[in-house]
Amino acid sequence: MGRSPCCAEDANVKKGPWTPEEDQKLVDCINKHGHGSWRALPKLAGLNRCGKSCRLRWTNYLRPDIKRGKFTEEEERVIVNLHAVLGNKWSKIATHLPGRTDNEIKNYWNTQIRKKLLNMGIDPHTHKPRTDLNHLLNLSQLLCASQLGNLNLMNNPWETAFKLQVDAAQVAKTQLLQNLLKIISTNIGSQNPYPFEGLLNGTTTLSDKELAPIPQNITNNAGATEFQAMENSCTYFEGGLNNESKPGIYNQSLSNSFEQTENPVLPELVSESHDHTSPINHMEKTDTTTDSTIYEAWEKLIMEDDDDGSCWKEFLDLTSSSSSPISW
DNA sequence: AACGTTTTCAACCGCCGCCTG
DNA sequence: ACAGGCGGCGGTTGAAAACGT
Repeated sequence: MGRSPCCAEDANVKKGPWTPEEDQKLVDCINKHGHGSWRALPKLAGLNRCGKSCRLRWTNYLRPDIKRGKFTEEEERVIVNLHAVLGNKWSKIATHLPGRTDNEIKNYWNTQIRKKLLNMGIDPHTHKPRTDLNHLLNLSQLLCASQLGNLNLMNNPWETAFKLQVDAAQVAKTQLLQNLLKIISTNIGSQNPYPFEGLLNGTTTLSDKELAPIPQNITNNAGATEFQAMENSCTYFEGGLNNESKPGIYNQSLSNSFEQTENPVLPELVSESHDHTSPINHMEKTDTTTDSTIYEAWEKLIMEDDDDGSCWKEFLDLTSSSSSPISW
């Protein structure tokens, strides 16, 4: 159509931050006349602004019903859940959050929630686990697919939407698995016979583009240590995200769950405490690892709340059938 | 205290869809 | 059916504030 911008015809129209005087004029005018026509309003109010600018100022700032201040955890939850269903439809999301504007929600998403989701290893666009670990791409997708079901077969968009809102604990597990696989694959390359060591003792964080090489001279943990680490991971995820799990809904505020992690990509998998009072770090290392112990811990983690656990079991069977120590 | 860097958020830009003549 | 006007929306920008060194 080639329509010209609303203010193009008037180069003298003011732009930039609004002054208190302008605000007052706008409020007075709308209180007096309403805003039947935004295009006509500036002249009526005596403002050297375009109608669009007036509308924006009113809807995003001056409207009397605007709620100011920090977003609550409940609001944050609502935004995440609605975004999983609606995508970047900020105005639609805003209709579910009284007093919040689409602009405010959009800003909050871009500056806060997006980062948190990325930290959790969740793609903010798809709300699915990130699959940018190229060498694990196929497996990750398989796992996601097994959790999500076959979305392509669903015709009902709401059903699809609910499926997309994967239970966060499942997402977290996938991430945990990805992280473990990343370490394994990295250490296969370095011929490290104890690929889980760094993960378990906290020396390896998964934010590293190249995971730090694990010293060969570290003797390995006893089985109890690995299990402790797994339990920590488990508590971390389940306590953080899966309480009273209602399928498809993030139950826990993101601000509580992963904020303190230093990992820009994935959640940390070990206890926050890295001091020497930590039972993990403090435990005497006497035994060489048996991979079966690791798998046992995994089995416990996986079977605890997996309904049928079939996809995990298949994975375990696959990995357990590998010779020991790990050799892929 | 000064400076550089990062984060936040108000405001703008341009496109889209609805409505009207 | 079509063109133009308008409001609304989402993406982006840049100044200000906050933070770190």
